[in-house]
Amino acid sequence: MNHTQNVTFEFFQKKCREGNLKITPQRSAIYEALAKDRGHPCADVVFQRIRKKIPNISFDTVNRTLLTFAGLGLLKVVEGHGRPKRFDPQTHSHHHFQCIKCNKIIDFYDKALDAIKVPKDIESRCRVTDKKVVLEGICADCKK
Amino acid sequence: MNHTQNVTFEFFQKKCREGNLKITPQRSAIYEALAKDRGHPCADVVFQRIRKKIPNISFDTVNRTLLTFAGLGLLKVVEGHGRPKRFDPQTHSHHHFQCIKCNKIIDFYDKALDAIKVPKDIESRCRVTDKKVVLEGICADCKK
DNA sequence: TTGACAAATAAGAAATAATCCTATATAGTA
DNA sequence: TACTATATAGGATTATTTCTTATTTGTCAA
Repeated sequence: MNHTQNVTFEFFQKKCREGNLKITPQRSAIYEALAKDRGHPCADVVFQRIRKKIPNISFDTVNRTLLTFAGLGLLKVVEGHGRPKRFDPQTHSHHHFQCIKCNKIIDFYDKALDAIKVPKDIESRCRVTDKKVVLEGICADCKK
Repeated sequence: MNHTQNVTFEFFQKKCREGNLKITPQRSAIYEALAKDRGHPCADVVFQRIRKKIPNISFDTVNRTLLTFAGLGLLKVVEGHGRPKRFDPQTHSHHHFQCIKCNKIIDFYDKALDAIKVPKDIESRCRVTDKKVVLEGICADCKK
């Protein structure tokens, strides 16, 4: 299974058109930087990376753009305990393990877990837009 | 099923002894204030509530104590998107729905979901200390 | 291709959250 | 009651996020 489907420049363009967002060099660079990252970076990490290409870009632009993208469904803000918000270019449903020591987030995919059923009382009262399994614990690196 | 088991003063005392924490009026008040709250408050909400009983308590004490309690397993820091950290006196496994509009967190309980199996590759590499289902969407109030 | 306009950006200021520092106070214990 | 390690208050500091405003830029129509 290809887990990076939809993380493409075409997907970015399509979503921008849908959301009436102008395609600027900053936005392109921000999406590209996030898309190639498997590690759920926070805004500052994305910012530092993009500075190498666009030296005078501002942090605010990066952060605001990431949040705008999240509103569009172009990426996700990752749930979690850590302070800085973390972003994830994967927009299709997947699951997370988060290390309580280093805050690292590990994606995992599992057909059985994708099939979890939303309880009836939640289903009837709320509109559920995403469901996932979140595991917590100590990652391989921190176990050493 | 009683979902508030263990959220008692006795549980608090037991955990404090285990962790070699002195039982101070501040700590007692903080635990009591959180225990009676069904709404996963952030540190500031707990702080405001406790001020009515202990007017000169400091925010730092409340926040530090909540984090200490979390380290002890006396409460949990709730995963989620909202900015301020949120705390939950329920330490036994349960599941969350979070509203993406108002950030409200709704607990729910479901035997089938409690039984979710951790994938083998995660199980073998990491130590998993908690597992839960996290739903996201629009709550009943925000749907109106 | 050019001009006009709405939208986007940079830069710095402000707001919000979390943590640190240190002198003083206190719980637990002999 | 006195001792000692721990905890607290209060203020300062740092980290993170958001806002404001002047300027720039992408897009669209002519």
